[in-house]
Amino acid sequence: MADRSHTPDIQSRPYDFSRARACSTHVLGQEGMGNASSFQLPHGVLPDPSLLYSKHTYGAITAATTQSFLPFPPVASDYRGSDLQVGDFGQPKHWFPFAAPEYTSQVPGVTAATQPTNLSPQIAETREQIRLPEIKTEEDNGEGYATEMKVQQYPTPAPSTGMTHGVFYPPAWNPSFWPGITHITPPGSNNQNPSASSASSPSLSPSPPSNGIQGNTFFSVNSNQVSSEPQAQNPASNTRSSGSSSGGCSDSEEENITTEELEQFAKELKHKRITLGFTQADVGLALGNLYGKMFSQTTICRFEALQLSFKNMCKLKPLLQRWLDEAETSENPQDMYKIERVFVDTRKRKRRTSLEGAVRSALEAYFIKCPKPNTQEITQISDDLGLERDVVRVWFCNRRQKGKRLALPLDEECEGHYYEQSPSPLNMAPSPIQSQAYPSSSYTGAPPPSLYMPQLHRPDVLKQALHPGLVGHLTG
DNA sequence: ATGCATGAGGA
DNA sequence: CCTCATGCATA
Repeated sequence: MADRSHTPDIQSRPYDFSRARACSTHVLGQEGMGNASSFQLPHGVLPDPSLLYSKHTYGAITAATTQSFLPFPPVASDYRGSDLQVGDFGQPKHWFPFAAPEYTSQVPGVTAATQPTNLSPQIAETREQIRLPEIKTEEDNGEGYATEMKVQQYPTPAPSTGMTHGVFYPPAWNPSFWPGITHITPPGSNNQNPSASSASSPSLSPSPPSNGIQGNTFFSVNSNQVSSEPQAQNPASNTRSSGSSSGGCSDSEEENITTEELEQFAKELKHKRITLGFTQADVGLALGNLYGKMFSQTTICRFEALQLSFKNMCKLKPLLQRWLDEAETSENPQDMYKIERVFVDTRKRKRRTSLEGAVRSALEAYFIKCPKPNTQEITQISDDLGLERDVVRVWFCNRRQKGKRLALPLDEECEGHYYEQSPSPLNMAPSPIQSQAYPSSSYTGAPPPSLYMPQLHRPDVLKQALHPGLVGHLTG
């Protein structure tokens, strides 16, 4: 059976790439109307799209187990002088280089989580099971910026990975994003992995039988820095010829990655990861282990959900591929995690602002009018909405980015154009331009991919949702 | 899973 | 200022 055609796996793609033509009726709301008690859409609009494709698949296992924390701060005699402020402990989630077994017991639900012996006293990292109680300080420093201790990843020490950041991607990533991938990969045909013997040995399970808890693993101290540069980001051929190859890509291969391959891989990754009992966060850590560059749960999540740019996906794939291979082969998958380096960084981070539903809707509305407001416009908008200018600016940036990431082929008719900057404030004259991210080229027979502009396509609806004052701007 | 934020690099 | 990769914090 073609697994991907009808599997419920769509979960991760709220806005399926395969152009579900739900244009007019399509989902509205994810952010716009969530909680807006102050307004509501007149007609039966679909709520959060994500609810439509809920997490059935692996949800059960994955969900909760993401972020991990460690309650002991002070031991920070570690790497790089301690910036760690004992008192600052109030911060949410962070990893610390040291784990104290004793604390394990204070883990809320996981009390019994036994720490197997392989837990190195000093560097062992306890994950999951230990978390900070509830200390959230976000509110506390209500004034704005909160002091934050964060784990930071350091650039690969080893000369190996030539990839520091997104410095070298294949130049062109033109084809439409995840264009309505029409092809359907046959279930069996996806064995790009030589080691595809998933769960080859029973002992692979990362979580020791001792506790029924998955993902409770530890970090061993293997200092061997894997130095391999699998990610030869060969700019040249980033072909996404569809339907093409099947096997080829061994990890150290070039990235002739096709959309399908990525999709397929993402799926495989997720599946196997779960099978092996790893959380997304684990994988991110493991990558740090393998390549010296770790990634957050967020990134892994987005990878699996194909929510990264194609380029980005291509860049990460080899790494993940490799991790997967390791994980499947390794006798002690838990050895795969290890915190390479952790250090606290006392920096101020702006408190995350939470926009109200109505405000979001308003922003959406503005966005539709003008996805790329100029300085003036931003000022005006921020003014109207009573938001910080920067908040507005960032919102637009993120919105655009999101639009690209999820560029869905929503549908041709309701296509959203990508506007250039408008000459006059809020009176935008739309000038459709092709977003670099979704060139319509490779998508034969397909209409130009439209910008991801899900929730508010109806001005009229918007007006009702907006404050009177805003409507003025929107309407002219 | 996703919203808001940061920072690098590029005009 | 923007885009892009990425992450913290949170729903």
